[in-house]
Amino acid sequence: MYTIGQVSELFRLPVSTLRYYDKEGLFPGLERVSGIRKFSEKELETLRVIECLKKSGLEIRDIKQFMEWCSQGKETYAQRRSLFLKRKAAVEREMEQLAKTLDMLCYKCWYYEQAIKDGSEDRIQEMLPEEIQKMYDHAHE
Amino acid sequence: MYTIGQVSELFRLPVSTLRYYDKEGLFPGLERVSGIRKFSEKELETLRVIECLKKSGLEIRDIKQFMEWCSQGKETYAQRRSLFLKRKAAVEREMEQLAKTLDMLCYKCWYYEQAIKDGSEDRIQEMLPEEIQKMYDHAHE
DNA sequence: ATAATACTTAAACTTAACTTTAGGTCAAGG
DNA sequence: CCTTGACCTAAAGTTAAGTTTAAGTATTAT
Repeated sequence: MYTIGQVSELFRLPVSTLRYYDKEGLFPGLERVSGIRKFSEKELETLRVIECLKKSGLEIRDIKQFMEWCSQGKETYAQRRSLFLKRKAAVEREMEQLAKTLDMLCYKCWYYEQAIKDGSEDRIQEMLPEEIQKMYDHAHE
Repeated sequence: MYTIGQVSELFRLPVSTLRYYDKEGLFPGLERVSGIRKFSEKELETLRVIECLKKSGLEIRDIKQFMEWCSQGKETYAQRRSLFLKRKAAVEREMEQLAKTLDMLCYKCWYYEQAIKDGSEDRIQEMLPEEIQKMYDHAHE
């Protein structure tokens, strides 16, 4: 059993954030002893899931929905699986987006490298290697 | 030359967003003809850079700073290059984070797949394949 | 005993990035 | 002439995800 302060250290999250998550219903059935929250291993796994779903781009209210499904038992296995499949697809899309962003950034790094070497941007278009052009193009597909 | 409405269609951005960007100083030197904004190819490339830097996690005020550097000419090539190198590193870190998130999501997909097949979560720990365990572990490194 | 520390709450505040609203100008078409 | 549609502004409103504040309780250390 952990106090809110211990969980805060373990996850490097402000205590206020943990209280906010609790207030938003993200820890259904969280135990309390004379008003004080007691986090168990179950809540730590919940917190791992919260962080995962947040990074996948899910909003707090939808994470709450998921936690409600968890409280409802076996009936909701399919919904929960479906949610994770959707988040997986969303993260895959996001990674593709980021790969394009990365290509644009690489292009711009090359661009300023050249500008510094050359002392000016004027002749950059003329000496654009195919490989760099491809990065710029990929970034805007 | 493009009107704000045409740029809005080209980039699928609300007109209000383009006005907001302009108000925030993201189009320094944007031309106006009797009050009406005229976007040229230069502004379209600026917009591509804005979208790129935004996706890299940069805030509007820092994008504005970059645009100011662009207005200052050759003196700021090194700062601009340095910014793109930093954003590149940030996006690479973000992609590593997302790869871990993806592993957690894959683990959860497997988990609920099993729970559905088995009709219960009770025996899942016992039949966790090494490959799936690795995903969960990687997600929390 | 008293002071520090860790916990509690409700409610107000913050921030970023827009979005909406309310009012106005201007050119073209019926 | 007058309505429609695209443009303009300033200012207020929105939203999410916390954070801060102000007040209080409870346990522990000196």
